[in-house]
Amino acid sequence: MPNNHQFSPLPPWPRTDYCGNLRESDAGREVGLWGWVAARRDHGGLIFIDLRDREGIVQLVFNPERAAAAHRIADQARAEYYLAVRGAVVRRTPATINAELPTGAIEIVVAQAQILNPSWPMPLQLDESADEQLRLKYRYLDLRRPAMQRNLRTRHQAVRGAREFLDGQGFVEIETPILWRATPEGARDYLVPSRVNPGRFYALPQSPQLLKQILMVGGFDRYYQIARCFRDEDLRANRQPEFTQIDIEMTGPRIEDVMAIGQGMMASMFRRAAGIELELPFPRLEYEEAMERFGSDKPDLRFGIELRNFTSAFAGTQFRIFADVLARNESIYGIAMPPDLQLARRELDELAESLRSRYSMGLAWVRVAEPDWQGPIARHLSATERARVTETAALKGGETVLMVAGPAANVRPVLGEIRLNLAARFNLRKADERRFLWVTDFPLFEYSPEERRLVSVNHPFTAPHPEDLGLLDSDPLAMHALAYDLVLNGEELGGGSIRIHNRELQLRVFEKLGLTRESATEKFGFLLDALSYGAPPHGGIAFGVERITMLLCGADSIRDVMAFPKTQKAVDLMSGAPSEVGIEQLRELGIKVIT
RNA sequence: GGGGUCGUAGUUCAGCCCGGUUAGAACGCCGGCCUGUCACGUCGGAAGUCGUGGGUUCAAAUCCCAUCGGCCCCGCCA
Repeated sequence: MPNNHQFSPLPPWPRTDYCGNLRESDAGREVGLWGWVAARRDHGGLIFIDLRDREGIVQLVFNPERAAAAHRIADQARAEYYLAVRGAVVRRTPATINAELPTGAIEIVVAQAQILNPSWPMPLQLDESADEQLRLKYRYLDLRRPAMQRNLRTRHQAVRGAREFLDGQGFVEIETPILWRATPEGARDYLVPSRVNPGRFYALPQSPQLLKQILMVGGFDRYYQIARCFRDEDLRANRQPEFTQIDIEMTGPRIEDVMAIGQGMMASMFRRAAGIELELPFPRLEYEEAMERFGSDKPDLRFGIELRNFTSAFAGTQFRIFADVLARNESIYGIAMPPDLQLARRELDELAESLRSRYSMGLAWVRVAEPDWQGPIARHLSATERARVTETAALKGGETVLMVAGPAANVRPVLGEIRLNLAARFNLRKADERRFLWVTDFPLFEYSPEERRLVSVNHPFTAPHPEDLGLLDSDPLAMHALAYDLVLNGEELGGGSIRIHNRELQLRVFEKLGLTRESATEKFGFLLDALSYGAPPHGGIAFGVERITMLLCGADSIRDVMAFPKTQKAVDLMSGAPSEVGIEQLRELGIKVIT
């Protein structure tokens, strides 16, 4: 490979413009450009090079008769060589205009050129077809792709929109420690050994939750942070072990005040990053209604096919299976698929089989046909029951009604999942539609069969609804939380709550979660103490930057909105992290590897 | 922890079901020709531990087992 370029740390002439910004109005100007060779077309005489930088591509023309030295450089140039060129912006003749390119009406007639750095042959193609393993290994090359450039800049604009809005509302950006302490509850912690305190560990924060509460006690009144969070859990298409939240806390808000900030900020982000004006305020739905109608606490409102509660329709039924269910005081829910969205018999059988194997649940279905209903359970349904089902689901004829029976808490999410699968199957979700939604009034606690105790639905610092305070000892599972999630198209974008600011109440909630006063004081003493010195009422919310950016970019993977993501096994393929470390490093930390 | 899927020249892929030529194509790379292309064209060339290990077989990219890695999902993610 010819490589006669001279290494020089300094550029030979200044860059006056970015390639992608040049337009017809620049014709006649002398410009200096630096960029990568995106394509090279060698005609033996003339050579064309598409030069790419962060703003886009422009065509360079090298004419051996007009600039022989520059032409020799172009002759040597290959894909992804980094070039500096100097030349004139020239209007193309009408026949040679390229309407596909923003810069296609002009080209650069190069007078001088220099190879600032050659490139080894590319280990991957810079397009969507590249294998993701290679993209991650050679991330610095992948990042040159226009799509990645665009995504990360969209992210930048979104965060900028958030900062602008919050600054305008009097919020103060404050950084909190990355080296923090391990806390019980929640996700697995990433631990960092302390050299000066052998045997002790910091934890990386899962979120700055307690720190931001304490900042309210510290008098900052309105805080925000673009905060890196760490959770040592398995990865997914939209989950990485480290991710970024826009973390917000304020003194004395009602739920509505936090929502106003949250949706105002969201509007600012969409305006900045996508030029989209959101319609405010976002609608609200209580948790219970979301579960009842959509089988989900983050419903996708872009399509209907809502759940129906058929429990009372089958009161007194002779149909054995349903009668048994009702005898156990359980429920029967279903969804009615309209005539134009019909599953084949085989698909219904597959769905039934998948429910059986995954949830040990049966699927009953009937086709609402004339003259008679069809399907395995049709003959078990009395005329009264058919009439009630028809009324409950507002049937008009031709529907297929899918029914699942069991405890409502199990049945509704399963139907919610079926609802989503049907939407995917029939392509009911419009990609360009945005349905924001606040979900409120979550339960405060739920029962964890694995741990055989109550756990917080949100987190242990969430304030109970004031009307439910009396239930703390008698019926904690019936309590509601002053918590809220922001949902867009079935995705949770953020969530928050009004916090407990009273030491005694916080202790009583800890106790409900199985933490003794002693152990709560040991693990959360700093919080309890902070609450004991005139802590103001406070509350807040946090938003997932990557999830919002994914929606803004139409990205299917969180890795496409992060500069240096990790694989599903939490490995950075570029650097090889996590790596083994030397024995001396471990000894200094008092750590012995036992695996 | 579990289920699914993919892994073949530098790259993107075909071949694998149904075992049997020298494992093909395109892009890229190297060399030649070409003064208006824009994924330029054209002629020629080099380039492969078929992810790895084991097994079955006269014979394995192809069948079987194990293992490693990428991706998707369940569990997990207050």
